[in-house]
Amino acid sequence: MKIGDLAERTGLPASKIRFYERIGLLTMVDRRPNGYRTYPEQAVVVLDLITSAQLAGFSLDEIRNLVPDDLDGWEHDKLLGALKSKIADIQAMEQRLAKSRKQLTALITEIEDKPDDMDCTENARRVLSSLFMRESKA
Amino acid sequence: MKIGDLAERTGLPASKIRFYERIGLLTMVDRRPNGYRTYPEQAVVVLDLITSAQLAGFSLDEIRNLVPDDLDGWEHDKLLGALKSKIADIQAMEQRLAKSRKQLTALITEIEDKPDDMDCTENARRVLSSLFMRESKA
DNA sequence: CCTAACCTTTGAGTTAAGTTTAAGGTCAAG
DNA sequence: CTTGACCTTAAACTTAACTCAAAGGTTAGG
Repeated sequence: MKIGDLAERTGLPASKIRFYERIGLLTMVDRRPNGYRTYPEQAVVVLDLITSAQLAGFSLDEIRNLVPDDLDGWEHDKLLGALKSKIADIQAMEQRLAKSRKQLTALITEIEDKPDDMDCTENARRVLSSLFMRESKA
Repeated sequence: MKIGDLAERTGLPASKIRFYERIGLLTMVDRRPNGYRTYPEQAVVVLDLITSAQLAGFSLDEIRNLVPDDLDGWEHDKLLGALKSKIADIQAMEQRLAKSRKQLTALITEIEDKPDDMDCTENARRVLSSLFMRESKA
């Protein structure tokens, strides 16, 4: 398979595929006599895996350390550890997001509940002061 | 207040404060005859606001468009719109994370449930194939 | 007066994950 | 044999949000 075909089958631009090779992330590549890259079927699978892992929040660096060159050589414990620690990361992020979302929601309520007879300056002060009471030291 | 004091009171490095000024994010700054920057009390509040907004997922660019120079001139509708759209962003992110977390959890279960008599190669294939059934087109 | 701790500026470097550009080689069709 | 679609490389460029370094001015204390 040439790089254009692989690009089409994975939906990734060829530049990205070459980039992954350059940083040692995709090593399943051979060369034809004319210098063209040629890929095995498995390359589609590996690129999909890389894309999935990225969506799950792994950096390319982390992925490189987890996905071995041959699909058979997984390091069991290292992989499990990485997965678990990534889940912990995700949970931490989820808590941060939930907190931010609640704060923003509260802020919107506060702005919308502004008494009609209060002028903008006064309202700004009111909103800001509550914002800082909630968020300082966040 | 000199920049060192402001740095101490906000917990931000002075380089960051100068950077915020350079990109037009912090305009509440004056100069003493000797060229030193000098800040009003409000600057502490504004920097805290910037930090909070960043934690809530706003980029510095977004923040610059939302936080006006004088704290009184908030553009009501623009601010509300931005807050609501940021909440939508957060919700989208929360869904992505929840999905990733569930996939990773399922993957761990799958790896740990490996029959003891199955060799690593076979297990890798099994795990990978289920991974791709779940994640291709993710 | 000296020294240490501040402050100033400009400009370059950093990281992640790519994209773009320039200059050129290869190949299949007509 | 020419055209156009592909492929190659190296190196520079991109974005965000900073940090760091160099070279120098200012100030408070002893």
